[in-house]
Amino acid sequence: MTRRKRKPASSMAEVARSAGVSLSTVSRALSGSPLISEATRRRVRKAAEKLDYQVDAAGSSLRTGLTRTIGVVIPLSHAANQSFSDPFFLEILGALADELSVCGYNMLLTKVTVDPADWMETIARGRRADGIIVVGQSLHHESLNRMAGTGFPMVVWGEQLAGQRYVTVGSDNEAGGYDATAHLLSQSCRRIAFLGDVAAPEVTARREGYLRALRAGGIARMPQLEIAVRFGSDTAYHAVAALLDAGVEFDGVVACSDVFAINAMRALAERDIKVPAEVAIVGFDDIPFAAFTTPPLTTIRQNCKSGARLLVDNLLRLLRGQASATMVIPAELVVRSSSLREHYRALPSIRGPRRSESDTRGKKVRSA
Amino acid sequence: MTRRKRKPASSMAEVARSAGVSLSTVSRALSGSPLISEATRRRVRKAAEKLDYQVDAAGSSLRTGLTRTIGVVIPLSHAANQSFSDPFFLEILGALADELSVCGYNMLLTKVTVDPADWMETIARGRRADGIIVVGQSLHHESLNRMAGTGFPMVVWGEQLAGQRYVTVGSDNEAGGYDATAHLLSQSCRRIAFLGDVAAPEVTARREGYLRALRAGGIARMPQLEIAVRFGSDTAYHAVAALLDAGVEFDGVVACSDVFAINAMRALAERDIKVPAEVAIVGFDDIPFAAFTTPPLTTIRQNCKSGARLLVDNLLRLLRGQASATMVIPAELVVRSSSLREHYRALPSIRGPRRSESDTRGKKVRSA
DNA sequence: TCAGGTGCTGCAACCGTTTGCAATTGGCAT
DNA sequence: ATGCCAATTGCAAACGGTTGCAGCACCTGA
Repeated sequence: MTRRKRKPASSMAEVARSAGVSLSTVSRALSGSPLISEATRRRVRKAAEKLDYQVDAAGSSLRTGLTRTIGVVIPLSHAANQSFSDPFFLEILGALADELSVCGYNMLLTKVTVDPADWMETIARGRRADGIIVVGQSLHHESLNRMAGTGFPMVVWGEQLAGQRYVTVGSDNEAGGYDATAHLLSQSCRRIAFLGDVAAPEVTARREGYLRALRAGGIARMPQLEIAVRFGSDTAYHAVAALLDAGVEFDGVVACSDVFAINAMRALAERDIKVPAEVAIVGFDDIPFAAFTTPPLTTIRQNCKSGARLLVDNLLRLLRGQASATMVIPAELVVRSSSLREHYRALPSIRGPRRSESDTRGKKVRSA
Repeated sequence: MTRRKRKPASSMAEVARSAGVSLSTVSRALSGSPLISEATRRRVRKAAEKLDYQVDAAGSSLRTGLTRTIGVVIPLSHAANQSFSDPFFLEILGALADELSVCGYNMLLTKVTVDPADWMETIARGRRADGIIVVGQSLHHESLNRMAGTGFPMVVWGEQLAGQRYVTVGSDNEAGGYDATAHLLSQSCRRIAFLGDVAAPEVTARREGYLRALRAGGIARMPQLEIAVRFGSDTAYHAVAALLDAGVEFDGVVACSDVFAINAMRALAERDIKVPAEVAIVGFDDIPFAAFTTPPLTTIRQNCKSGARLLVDNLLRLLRGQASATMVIPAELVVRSSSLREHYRALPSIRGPRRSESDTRGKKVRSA
């Protein structure tokens, strides 16, 4: 045993030695380079497997400048970790996790309460991820725009905004708001409340749709029925309770999230106000639980699965230097019992028939 | 301009030049080494800031062998992404995210459907993370044990098991199961169903508690009331429905997750069986929604916040080479309306009084 | 004036991969 | 036998920080 060769530091060297080839050959063989003959590649693969070898992320990253990791940011408006508790986040997160892992990427998750730009700077400049997906613009449109200026690959789940310099993927919130409202109008609701804080762009769009539907129905806007409710807190409950206690009348509610809708139903139930007989309700998101409330919740379904796919597709396209484009996903009205007033109108003083289970499964009314 | 100096490749070099010091000084200044004088450190900091400099993760990682990243794995039993949809995951995930970010760590999130060991091997050998937190043993106890043998820092959220070679942090599931059952017994339930698949260790422990309480109450075990229900699916609904349709009698339910409990309540409601009058129910987890079901759900609260803190503490301790220890967190019975039968027993044929809002806030009965 | 500290700073050798380029091999036509 | 080409393989230089060790300046006490 000569002294000239020093103990191989890297474990890739061990693989090389074990396979009787050079470092470069191992690297190429494992990364699937066409320069390597099949026989050699097999030999290297076997050796690597035998030694439980995995390419070191840091070394590879350093050399290639790529991390095979995508940063996912969940910006929370103000209400600290509250907003994180909306089940809708979990759904989109799960969908993103699936999609990224299919594409061979890791997911670096962060929730940020303050300005997400700081964190993104860190990720970007520190080269911790190859790109970033932001889940929800929240109140940070300006920051995002600035961030986009740096050229770091970034895609945002949210509403399309005038003058945005970043790519978004999101539901058709305006149409969703319209459909929800139009549906309530068709159930002969005439005083429809709107729950959601328009500081969030998604909510603004939903209210646009709500207002358009009102106009189409020839109904005047009633500002006292448009209530700013923050995501994540249970302010929706208190807002509706306050409305009721103040004696403000309304016969329908468009809620900007199923969580709001459920809170509203609670406030109503506590006052023995019947849903949908006296107040009809439509939520937003179609969280898994929506089908199981009493009564089952009519809602606007957001398609997380395809949302996640489009987000990832767009981001990977950016990574490859290809063009990517803002996309709007149709949102779909799912009619359950919480909004169906026909029976109740006919016999206002009598409880409607018990809805059968099939109601909980929902009905696709719009799929554009 | 001489040719001798080549353009500095690394951006740390730019900072060095701008601050008029050497690379090493910049590195030390930024990493807070005590070798650097305050004056120099300030100068370097300023230069770094001016240039928007962030230390490159790959370079640093390569040299130090540390990533400042923790892998978080969510193993899903079988039902693919279903299980991910349990709100409880979201809570513990959020708590972990907070805790890790406080400690200056990034979080690499993955959900795995098959054997988590493969993924962990990749993370560990590829040095993508300094340690791993596994959320829920699910059915992978053996894999985890094997993984623990490699010495890679790992901590698991779950039940303490005989012969485990890894550190766990988890709720006192046995006590939780006991408290839930004892509570129902105190409400004079005598035929109490148990919903949960004992393939998961947490569930096994809860059933132990359930059985112990039955014994303590002098009640014989009724196997036909112990039903294997998988996390995440809505099999709880179908299981309870099947039970009812088969005419099996029961007057109480201990559900191993609030989601199960809610599904059970749905099956009961559809058959006009009153909760808690005819069947009293206790859930597990205390997800945010539990307070808002109709009736509000009595449940065993798991303390995510301190769970997350302990998980992270233990893992960081392992990283520092210090000892860490398996810990059990007390779980706490939160009594709401779904289990309170006193009034109903007194007047079995009359609907009980409407519960006031204060009920939804819950009551801490046990806090060990 | 000088030896011996002390307190900062810089040099240069790594860390584990990737990859441009050169070198080697074997095959084939001349 | 020789030259040439294609197919593989190996050499060595990055990639961007970190850190042991040496060096330098300055100060103190003798």
